[in-house]
Amino acid sequence: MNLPPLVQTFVLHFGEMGSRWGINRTVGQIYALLYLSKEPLNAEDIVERLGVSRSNVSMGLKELQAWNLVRHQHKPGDRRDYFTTPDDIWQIVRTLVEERKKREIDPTMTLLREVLMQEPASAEERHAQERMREMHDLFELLTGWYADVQRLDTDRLVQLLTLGSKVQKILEMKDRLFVVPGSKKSRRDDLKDK
Amino acid sequence: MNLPPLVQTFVLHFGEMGSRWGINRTVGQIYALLYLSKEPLNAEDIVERLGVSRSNVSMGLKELQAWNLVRHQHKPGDRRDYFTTPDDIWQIVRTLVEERKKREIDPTMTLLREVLMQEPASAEERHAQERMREMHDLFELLTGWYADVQRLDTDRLVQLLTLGSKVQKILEMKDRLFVVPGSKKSRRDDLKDK
DNA sequence: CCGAACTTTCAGTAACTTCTGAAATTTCGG
DNA sequence: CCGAAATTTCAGAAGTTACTGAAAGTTCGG
Repeated sequence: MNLPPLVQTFVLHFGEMGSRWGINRTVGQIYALLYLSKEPLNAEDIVERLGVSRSNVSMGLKELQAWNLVRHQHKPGDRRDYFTTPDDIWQIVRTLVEERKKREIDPTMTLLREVLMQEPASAEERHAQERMREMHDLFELLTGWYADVQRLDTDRLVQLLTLGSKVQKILEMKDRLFVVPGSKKSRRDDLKDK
Repeated sequence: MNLPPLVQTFVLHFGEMGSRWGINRTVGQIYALLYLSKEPLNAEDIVERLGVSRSNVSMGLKELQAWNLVRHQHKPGDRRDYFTTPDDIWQIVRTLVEERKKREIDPTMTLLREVLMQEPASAEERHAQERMREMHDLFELLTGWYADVQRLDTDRLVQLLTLGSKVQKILEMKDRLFVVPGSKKSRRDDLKDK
């Protein structure tokens, strides 16, 4: 491995972190390297800096492309492929969340919906279904929230995150100031239901 | 494997999902089984239902305990250990987020802080440090938000998530209605700075 | 449309993880 | 404080994933 010390520390750390993630060490290292690099790198650059085989880099880049985590670039008069990460780190976050949702949440939601359609054949199955419904509803709430904030531009998103739970204060204020009579199911309606 | 069909489907799915996560198949299956089960289960119950070895279950439970994902229980007049997941799914979410933060974010933050203290020895290192600073600031923002909402009780958290980006509307309203003159750094101050 | 430059694929092997049965250890009722 | 019940540890077998070098495939300037 042939890297400046600061870069190497980070690259090694990300390699190890990768393993906690279902991403392998080399893929983690390639990504870290690209993330830190000012200039786009080609496969051979990566081979030299990380000291792994050419084919390993090829596989790793393929995987990163499957995750939409790297951009392809072409330099004029150079046939090699160059790779970068987006300059905007928020773009990276968005992609990561999107892809993880696609691979982990969506298939689970599909399965939950299927299983929730079936008739439980025993008390045990009935209880299991109830638990699955809780998970289903949880995921629905979370993905709904995600779909919502995902559309915000970065400034507003940062603003929202910076506020954190202080939003709560504003909510309470709103609750006290306005009662929206036509709303489908307000908290006040909840109380009436009991 | 000796389970009602609905339960089996879910357990198998979670086993596979586990692998995408750095958690192994058996651990995923044990967790899924405990999650769905009304009654606490002991190790031998799990062995029978999943059809894996006793020692494998012992290891798996140990790992789940390290993640704080299962509760130990004792039945009077029975020396065996019984295990459950919390009834409240939000408690499970909180634990998961907490533990992942502890294992993935915190060590990375430590490393980033260390590396950001050092003097860059080249233009390359200077740029790399800048990128690391971006990541550091991003993580700081996210963990700050997390620390904030994590303190909310479940009802309020659900309320907040249900609102999603509609909060934005309220924010804009607030911005228009109130100008807080003594605030450290409002958006209006930002504009003046330029 | 040749051939050099570059990339991808792939079979085999190395490295690592998971899983098991057996043995060691702990726990606790009697 | 013995011994049966329960749990944990552990060494090695089985299974899986990562990695390599060699070969096949692709691209494109001349």
